[in-house]
Amino acid sequence: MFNETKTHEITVDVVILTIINNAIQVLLVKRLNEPFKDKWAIPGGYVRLSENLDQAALRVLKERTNVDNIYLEQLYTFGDPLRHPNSRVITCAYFALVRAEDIKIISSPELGWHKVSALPPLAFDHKEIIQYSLKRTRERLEICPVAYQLLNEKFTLTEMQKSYELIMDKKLDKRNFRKKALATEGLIELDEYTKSSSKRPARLYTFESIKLDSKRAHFISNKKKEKK
Amino acid sequence: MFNETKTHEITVDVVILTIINNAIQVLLVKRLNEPFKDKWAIPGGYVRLSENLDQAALRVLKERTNVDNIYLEQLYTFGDPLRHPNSRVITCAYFALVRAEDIKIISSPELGWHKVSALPPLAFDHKEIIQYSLKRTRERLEICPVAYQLLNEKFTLTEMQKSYELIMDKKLDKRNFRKKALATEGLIELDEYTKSSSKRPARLYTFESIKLDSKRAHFISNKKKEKK
DNA sequence: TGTGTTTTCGTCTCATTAAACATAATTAAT
DNA sequence: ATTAATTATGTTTAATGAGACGAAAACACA
Repeated sequence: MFNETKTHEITVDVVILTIINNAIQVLLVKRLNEPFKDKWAIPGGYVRLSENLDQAALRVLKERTNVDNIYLEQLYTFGDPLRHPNSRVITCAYFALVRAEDIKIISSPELGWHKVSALPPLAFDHKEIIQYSLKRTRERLEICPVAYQLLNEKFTLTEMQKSYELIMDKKLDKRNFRKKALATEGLIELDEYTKSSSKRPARLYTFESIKLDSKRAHFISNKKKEKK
Repeated sequence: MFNETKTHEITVDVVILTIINNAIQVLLVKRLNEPFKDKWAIPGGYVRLSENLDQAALRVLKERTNVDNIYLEQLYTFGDPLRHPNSRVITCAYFALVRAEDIKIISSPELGWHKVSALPPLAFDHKEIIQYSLKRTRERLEICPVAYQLLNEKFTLTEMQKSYELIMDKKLDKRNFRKKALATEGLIELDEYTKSSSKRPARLYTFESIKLDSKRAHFISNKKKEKK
């Protein structure tokens, strides 16, 4: 059934998430070749022999979005023998949280953002990978304020609350949210306000940068120390 | 520096943990060949083309310990180009929690248990992998009672507490621990007691079996529903 | 000046959790 | 019968977190 002397191929695939138009969106590329021609896929690429997995994922991310220094975490390694119809490809999946304002891609028929709530037909097991990345994002958010990675550098508390509501998929009480948000370590209150809206201007906030380690446990343990 | 046309090799390595003599121990094999001849390593093997990663890990586990149906979870994939001195080997690490009483290995100069608190010189990046598996085990234990996977099928509450104390590396209050333990879903009180000790016999408990998914998020989300 | 919209702000209650803590019961051995 | 070792068991307190809840201030615009 399988030729056991064939070699594996190993790729990294990166689920790139952001918030646009009040919806969580994932960056997808359209496949131009078989297999799964004309289906959508998450960006990926082969791991080069000279780079480690994190570097490979960063490279893929940078190739596609021209951003770096963002939240990037190894998600899970998928290795079902049948996940690729022709060859044996094991993929180490990562997920990234990026700011829409940082991305310099031009949406084209072959590359673009798609709402995770309405995914197009996807290649391989990429639907499963995306679902899993959303689950992991929720888990992260329960522990640490990763959501700010999805926000613009300066944001209002209302925007922050919106992103939490999108990720956790539930409404939050405004006053309770603000109370908790303001108590979050790393949140910095700015002396700037939104303008150019016919409403009361909102104060802007930002986050001091946090060192991230793609090995999530390190990240967790760092955040757990965040105690008052 | 690297020949980019060389192919990767992919292995699974399994950190097998148990409790023996009131200490967390890991199963190690002595390497008989270079590289790292005479150093110790965690059991591993190449992923066959016909099996997925979970199956490969289970196979390695079964080859070494002859147990299956135990706690096995994908840990992390390590892919530093220099982790193997000669070739490019990417390893998908798993960790397993097993019961000492289930294991039928004979400790030999080439295979045996080692206290994680006093590891011998290890090959490759295996020390890092073991450390990480301990961290992950602690994270798991904060969420769900995985520790019972390390206990014999029937155990006393004192034994259970000991295993928690070993994993979390701190002393716990006896009464508070028992209170929480008894409230744990899945714990079954037996009508059996320890005997053959010159002390008051202790009641035995067991755990109803839990379906496990090696993709930990599933596991977590299942356990989180465990609410009264 | 008034209307509409959004921001901003604090308190109370309830439930949950963590921690501290002491004594009686059971058994084997002597 | 006494001793030694271990199991077994509840209450109180303090701290924390979640949720509910309404009113005033700031701005744009008409």
